[in-house]
Amino acid sequence: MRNGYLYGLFDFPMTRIQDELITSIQSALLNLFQIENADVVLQETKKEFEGTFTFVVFPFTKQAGMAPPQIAQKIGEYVLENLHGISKFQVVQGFLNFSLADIIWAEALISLQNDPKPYHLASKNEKILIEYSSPNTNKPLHLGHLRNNFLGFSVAQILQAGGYEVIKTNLVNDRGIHICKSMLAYQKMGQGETPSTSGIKGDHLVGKYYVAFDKAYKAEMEVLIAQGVDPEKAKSQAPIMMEAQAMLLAWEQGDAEVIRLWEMMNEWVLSGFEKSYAQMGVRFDKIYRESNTYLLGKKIVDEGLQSGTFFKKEDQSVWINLEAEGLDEKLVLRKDGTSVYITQDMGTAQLKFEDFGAKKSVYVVGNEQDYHFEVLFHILKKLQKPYSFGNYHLSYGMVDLPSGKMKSREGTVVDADDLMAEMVQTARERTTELGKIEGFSAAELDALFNQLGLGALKYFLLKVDPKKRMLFNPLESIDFQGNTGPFVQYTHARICSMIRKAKEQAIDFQLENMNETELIASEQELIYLLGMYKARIEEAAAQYSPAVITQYAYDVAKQFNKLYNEVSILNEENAIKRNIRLTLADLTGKTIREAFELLGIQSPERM
RNA sequence: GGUUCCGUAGCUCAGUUGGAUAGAGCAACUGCCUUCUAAGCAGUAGGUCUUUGGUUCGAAUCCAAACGGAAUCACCA
Repeated sequence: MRNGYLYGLFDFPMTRIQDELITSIQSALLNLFQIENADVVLQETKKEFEGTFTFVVFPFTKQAGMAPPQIAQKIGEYVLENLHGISKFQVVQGFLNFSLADIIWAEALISLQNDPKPYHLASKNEKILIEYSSPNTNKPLHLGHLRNNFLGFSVAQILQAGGYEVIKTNLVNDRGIHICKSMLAYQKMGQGETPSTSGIKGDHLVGKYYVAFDKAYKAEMEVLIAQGVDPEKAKSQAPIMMEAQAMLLAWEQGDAEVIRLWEMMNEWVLSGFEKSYAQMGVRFDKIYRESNTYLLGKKIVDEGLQSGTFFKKEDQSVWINLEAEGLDEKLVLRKDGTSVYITQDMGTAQLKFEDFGAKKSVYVVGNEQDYHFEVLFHILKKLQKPYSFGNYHLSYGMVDLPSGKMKSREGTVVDADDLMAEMVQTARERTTELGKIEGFSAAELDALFNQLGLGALKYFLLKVDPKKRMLFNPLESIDFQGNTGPFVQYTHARICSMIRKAKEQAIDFQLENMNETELIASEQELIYLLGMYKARIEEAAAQYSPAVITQYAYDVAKQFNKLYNEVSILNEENAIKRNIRLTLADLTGKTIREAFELLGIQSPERM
């Protein structure tokens, strides 16, 4: 049960009444029961009871020396008499429920409408850098990457709305042994095919050879094992693996032919990724490439060696001892002098700081790398880097299939491009079936199907708490009804339609003389929710969680639809009531649009 | 085996400093389109919150143990 504390809006009437209510209850406890400095916390009143704020009196029974309902009754009477904004109270066991006076609701609505900066928190005057996506250039993107990209983009949007200056970065892992694997397989089996000769999107073409390498590698291992070689040794002794390692060394030494192959294949992959990113709707301020940062990483290793933070073993490999931190020894440079994953991360961290000077840095990377980031952050601290204290690993859960984890090498993945295309196609079918698309041009229809399909997909992936692993069943299509993106989009379109009609009828829905107007519960609840917007942004930013926003957007849409079905809005005969409702509808539509903006989801005006 | 995380309705998920009869959506069933978009609304049914102990006026929530699952402990990234 949340405590229901609204904030964010300066002088928001509901925030004020909430504070006043707390003070009044404290005063009641003092005057009636001689309880000093009571820690009074209010909660939202549960839906099935009348009221807005609830005070739980159980904790005070001993001190008050009275049964809970009697305490509640006495406090209720005291507050009712002393606080104008409270219109009534009800006691249910030890729960004291307060209802707010109509004037408070009226003031709250007016305040919402007049807020000059309704959808952003005050600037925190702080830069925060967020790294997400971070693909490997040896295979196409899959469903796991979609979660990463949507999450990273959304968290960036949320932090921005939360008052930070946000820099979005992408670290492309474009070098390393895994890249050499697809290069080598292509060299052996590619027969010169290219994206244009094969008609295969570049990233998919390269991915094909990554899978081919793994297949050949496994075959060779089997042969070795059949010859009696120890399976562990077979892993490193398979000829094709040794060739890949040789290729990596050649790459680091600048071998012209290897570099040329690498550049060509990376180009294929990256142009493929660009198309995928465009379809996802994600953007970056700066793209880093591991091939440009690993040397800086090596330099940092040298520095660390000199300062004694790192040490060298007999075989020339370089390590750090993190046993004092509760971890173990960790390799930072191979014996052959080539860099490992964490080497380049040190370089990238340094480069980012030089480029932007942000003290805070968020890494959106799956929870399978928890240990890696723990190590990295410890290393940066031991190196006494100025950017070593604001690091946060946004560790999100894997997307699992019913059969278990997705594995690129084994081909058990849901491809990102395919899935997005399927979602758009499903949107097309659903929308066509419903037949509400008269007057749309072909281009408008395509845009709509994209917005709906991607909206459904993004919402589906973002509504789950990022930290938790989630399940995707390819056999069950993602819903367009219920707690989904299209449901919220639909509510938005419905509101837009109504506002359009109001304008056509030249209705100017100004709020005047509404002070004595009694609002029904559904209207009050909607005002309450709209007043929570900034609090939710703050919460989502603090938790790095778009799920907070999806839940909020759903609550708002749900509440509006409830109101929509209960009363007439545009057709309400009482002009004051009609204007109140149109104002509410208008604010609801804008709030949904803004909230969805934070999720990277577009809100169509018609659908 | 060590470390970390998780176990809530048939399925997918909410449930933030402990509070009322544990909530949504999907799937099932019942109603509601001569009025503002039915991708909607209202309702029925569905639960030993994995189990057992403990703390407390009160536990899905905190503590301990057991059981079940996942990740990680690479000179892969």
